[in-house]
Amino acid sequence: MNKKITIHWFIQDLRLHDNPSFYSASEEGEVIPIFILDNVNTQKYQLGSASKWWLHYSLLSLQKSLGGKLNYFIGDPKEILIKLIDKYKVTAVNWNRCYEPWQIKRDENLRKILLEKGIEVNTYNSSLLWEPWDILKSDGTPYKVFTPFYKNGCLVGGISPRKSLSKPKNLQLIFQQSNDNSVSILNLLPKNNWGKKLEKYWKIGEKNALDTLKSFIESGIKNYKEGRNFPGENFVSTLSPHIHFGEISPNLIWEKISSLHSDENTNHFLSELGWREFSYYLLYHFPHMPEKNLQKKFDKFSWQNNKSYFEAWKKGKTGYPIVDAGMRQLWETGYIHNRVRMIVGSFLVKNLLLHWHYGAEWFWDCLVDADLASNSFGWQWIAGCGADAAPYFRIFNPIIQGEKFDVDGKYTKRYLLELENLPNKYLFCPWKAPKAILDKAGVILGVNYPYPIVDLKESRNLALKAY
DNA sequence: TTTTGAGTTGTTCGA
DNA sequence: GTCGAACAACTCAAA
Repeated sequence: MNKKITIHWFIQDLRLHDNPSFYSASEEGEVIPIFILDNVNTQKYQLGSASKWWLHYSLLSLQKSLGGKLNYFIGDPKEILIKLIDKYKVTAVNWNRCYEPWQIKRDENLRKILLEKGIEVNTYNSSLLWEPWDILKSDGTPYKVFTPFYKNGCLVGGISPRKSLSKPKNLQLIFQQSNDNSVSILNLLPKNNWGKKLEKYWKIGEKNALDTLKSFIESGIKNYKEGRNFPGENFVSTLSPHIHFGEISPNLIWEKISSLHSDENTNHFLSELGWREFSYYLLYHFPHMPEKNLQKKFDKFSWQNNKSYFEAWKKGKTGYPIVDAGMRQLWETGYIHNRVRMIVGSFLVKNLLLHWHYGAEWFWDCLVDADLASNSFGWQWIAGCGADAAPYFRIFNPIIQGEKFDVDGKYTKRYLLELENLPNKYLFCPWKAPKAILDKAGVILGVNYPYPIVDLKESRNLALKAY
């Protein structure tokens, strides 16, 4: 009998453990492990700068776990796969499915072509706990509200999430020797020094993803439900970029958290994984979610689209410290704490009256965890035009939010050094501080920290009226 | 088919 | 200072 040669195509599953496609390929014989940077089918969803940076290091880490035998390609997967199949007499092509609409389309087409060539095609689910097509209401249509989706659809009605797998035991890997077989051909690192800065904040790759989960279980989860609201503290998992690139699977996380003593903290964290599922679920059933308002009546909304407001927002120079701290955290670290994402999002949409697309695009470029499903869902939610969105009158007040969730000012002062010496009483509204206090703190409004670019009350009423 | 209750994360105002 | 109502009306899910 001829031995079996399988291509395992790594896409957003950059790990060896709990990798159903890689596991089964390895069980059956020799494997050609490949990564393809697809710059042909992506259309407008080319990776953002922060994502590319992360991907570069994640690939290096994966390459190391594979003993240096990861094969790199750039171009159209169809052509690359066909060349490889012919060259190595490949029997089967395996991959773990991705759920972005453009990937679904590409992969359906690819599967057809490979099957016609007589090649075995095996695809697996390695990134979702529940398949979007399995969870439906009794009338056969998709859910649009989170709670019934999660409770009735997933927890009660759904199939239990797949159990995680170990690393495959015997690896027989085929590596294509050539000069340009290195991650550098993908050209992922930014030309400027922006990437350098990010290095301080992240440890990338499969092992670090597992370590991050471990330390979250040891500390953050114990006060997750309350603590997750405080951006200055470490109660959130920061697993999102690891999950996005598949350095760790939601299944393993689900399994580990479920095995802990069940309480309000573990349940709340599991429901956050449920929210991630819900974003993918909606993206699957409503593939235009990244572009179009899920509620059509918002199409008529009169956005202001003032470019100078957008510039100020991006740079963290709106004059509202909690907003600015968030935007500078994004620039500095490639990440924003979830509570602050809502604050800066609400501010962009409901105080600056900018279209949520602006915010989504900036996040897409800057976030190391940029994810089409979560990002478009999140922005639609905060804008109020999503399936199960915030009511129009839910407009975050950046002063109150700061006072409430950054009580000691630790978070805000970490990113706004110019306000370091301002007493907490005025930290979230420096323009209200008496001159003597500003002087003493070395804050000169309009010089080293901006005046507020919009009036809260006024812009809030403007938004309410527009809604 | 009709009815009923609910819908992640908020703020403001006035008693 | 605290508390409840109002901020609108609609859509969704399930009985």
